[in-house]
Amino acid sequence: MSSMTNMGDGRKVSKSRQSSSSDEEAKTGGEGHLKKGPWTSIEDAILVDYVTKHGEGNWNAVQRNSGLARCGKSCRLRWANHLRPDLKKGAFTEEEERRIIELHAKMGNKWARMAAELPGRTDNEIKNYWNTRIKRMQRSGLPIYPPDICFRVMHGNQESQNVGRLTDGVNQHDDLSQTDTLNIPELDFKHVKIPLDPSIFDIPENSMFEQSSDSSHGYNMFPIMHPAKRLRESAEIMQYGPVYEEDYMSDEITNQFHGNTCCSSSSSMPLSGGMKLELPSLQYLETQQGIWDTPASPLPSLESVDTLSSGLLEPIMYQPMKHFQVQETPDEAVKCKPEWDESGEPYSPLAQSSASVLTMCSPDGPQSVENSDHNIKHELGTEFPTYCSGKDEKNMNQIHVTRPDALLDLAWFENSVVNCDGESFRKDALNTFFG
DNA sequence: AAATAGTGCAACCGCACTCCC
DNA sequence: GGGGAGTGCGGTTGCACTATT
Repeated sequence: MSSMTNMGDGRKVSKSRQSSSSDEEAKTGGEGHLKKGPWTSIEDAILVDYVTKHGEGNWNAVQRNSGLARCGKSCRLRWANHLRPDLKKGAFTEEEERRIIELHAKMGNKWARMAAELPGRTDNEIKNYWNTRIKRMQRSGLPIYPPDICFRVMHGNQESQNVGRLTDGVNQHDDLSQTDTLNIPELDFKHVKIPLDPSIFDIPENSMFEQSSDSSHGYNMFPIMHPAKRLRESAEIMQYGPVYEEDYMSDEITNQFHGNTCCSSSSSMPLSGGMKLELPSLQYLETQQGIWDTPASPLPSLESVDTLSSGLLEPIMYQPMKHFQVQETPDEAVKCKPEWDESGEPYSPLAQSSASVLTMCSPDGPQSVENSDHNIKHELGTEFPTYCSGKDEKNMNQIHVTRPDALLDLAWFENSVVNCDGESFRKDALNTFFG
């Protein structure tokens, strides 16, 4: 049977490690001498023969019954990734690539689930592709998610919800119970930037607003492309935030908040160091969000913690959207409103959120709404020539009002916007902050 | 031509979950 | 209910190949 051993990865197998493995070594030399490393064609043949006769599963029995000197795990992996007859070979097609991007926007690093959506492709393959792609995009300074993919995710959310329900029903339906049992880390207020006039507590501003030393929580929300260029001042970023902010926030508050929001990227921290490039953005903020949200308000049915750990922005994005909706004019509320299916699960604005995040992460940084849109489209024109169409122009403008930081801003200001003047504003803000 | 850096990918590892006894 | 085996999954590693200097 043809396998990667005989195809793309022949280079590996044919080299030193492979050549050192004699055919005899394909057979076990004893229970305690399980072979590692690249598979030989002999081993492949043995495994294929065994699976053909006995079927998949019970992988440990393969080693016992076939004499193959491989652990069951290794056999399963080899079969699943290379020997399965229904595997597609070769590079991903453009459509598959699009699908992967779309699925990742929906699912995060759920490679197996993604693989289930891509017949003939393996989780490992998809994972490798994604990691490679991330690196490539990072080098190129391009957004990880093309905006139109994000919009497709959003507009196709009905489908995605169905998919999610089919493939991850537990997560989907345990939301509330999990919410109840979420282990909210104890807050360390030393690391919380309070977007208020520090005089309220008579606490020196520089301590109150001191940049968190653990800034990873901040910049992790952005898929860094060029660390040195990635993000500018948070306040600068925020200038492209919701247009409403100027309606509701005093300059002072706005500046403080935008400059210090715990959700935003650090304004001064270098965006360097290792990070996971899978929109990990608000993973940490999932808990911090409790700070900004009114504790008494019921949490929306967040995705499971597992999902959050997957790097998926979605679950934490739609709560701010819910708040966001309140402030909208009816028309806009319709546009931005988190939709709910029959089971009460909100649609996620992830698409916009992702696009927004990525917009802000363009190497040139935000210039203006128009410019950033243009930049994205321009860049995507090279990387995703077919992704952006004129019909998305309108949508793309929405990106900027739904950026995650902006959304969190708005979430935090949910109660504040009602009374945005002076003391009442501050009191409300404090109440919101401290519960 | 040789050395070095960068890239892609197969395979491994550890953890978690499910199933069965 | 508890423990072990089997399995699945995601992250990481190691190395062959390729590009660049």
